[in-house]
Amino acid sequence: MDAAKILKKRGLRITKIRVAILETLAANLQALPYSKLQKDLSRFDRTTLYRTLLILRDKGFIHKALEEKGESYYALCSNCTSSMHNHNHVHFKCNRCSTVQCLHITNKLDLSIPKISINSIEIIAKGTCSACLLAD
Amino acid sequence: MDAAKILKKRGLRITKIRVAILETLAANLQALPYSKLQKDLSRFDRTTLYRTLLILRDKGFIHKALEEKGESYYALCSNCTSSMHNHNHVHFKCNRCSTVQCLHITNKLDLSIPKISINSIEIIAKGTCSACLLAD
DNA sequence: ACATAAATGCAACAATGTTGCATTAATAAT
DNA sequence: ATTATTAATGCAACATTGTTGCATTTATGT
Ligand SMILES: [Mn+2]
Ligand SMILES: [Mn+2]
Ligand SMILES: [Zn+2]
Ligand SMILES: [Zn+2]
Repeated sequence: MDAAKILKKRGLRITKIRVAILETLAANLQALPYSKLQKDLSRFDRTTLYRTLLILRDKGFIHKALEEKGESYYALCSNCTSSMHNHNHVHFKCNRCSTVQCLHITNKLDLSIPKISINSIEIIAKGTCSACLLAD
Repeated sequence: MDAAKILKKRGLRITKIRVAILETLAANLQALPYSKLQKDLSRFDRTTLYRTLLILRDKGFIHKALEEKGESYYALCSNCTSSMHNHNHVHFKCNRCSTVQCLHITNKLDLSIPKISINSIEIIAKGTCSACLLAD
């Protein structure tokens, strides 16, 4: 994963923190909680982290997989662009180890409610992850 | 809605803030953001609000309908008890006016993913509410 | 009315969100 | 390669929410 190349290709300046965030997320299979990013990237000012996460989100590089108990979990996007955001896959949180992962299962759920117009549907599954199941 | 009676029936002490929270939530069709509760109930210390929300949640009187952008939305439970919590209905957020509501549609979605064990599924729909649709 | 357990208010601190502004860094132009 | 331009960064500052300990007050059973 060449974060610099990807940034350039999509018209963003290559900066240290952008490369670092993308590489940190790419190095993990799971979505990472903000607090973990904060710790791992503490060499950068936290305001910069904050603003960079906003930009990378806006530009379709990353998305918030889950927000729970005041903790936000971030993951790389697979197919988003600045103009097209598409996160209609399932998010899973393990109740044991608190890891969060994107399950790349297309969310085909289609709700229809009288009088309201639904644009997007988010599905969050909770349970026990494979690692925790093995550790039983 | 007699909050005091309900509290007593379920073995909780009747205190001002408990009654106030339950009545505030009952007076609204929507889930209320924490900030709104905070404002409406500012006659109480915010620590007490914090702890009371925890207790009412734990005892099955209220639930967190949604947590987004650092704002938690609370709503009354319909059928929960201290020992049985059941919030498997759909939550809806209007992208225009930011209101959140519980859609009492039983969530019959049933996901099955190899190697992980799913205990609960949460569905969050976003779009435009009826009020905002009318205001077009 | 009193005893007792529970709830409250207040102080204190941590974490995260958020903005303004001066400085620095990344890229484009020369 | 140097310079100009624009964007990104770091720092200060403040707001909101979460969280705990502890002394005081309140709700309830006797
Ligand atoms: Mn995801
Ligand atoms: Mn609900
Ligand atoms: Zn796990
Ligand atoms: Zn609306």
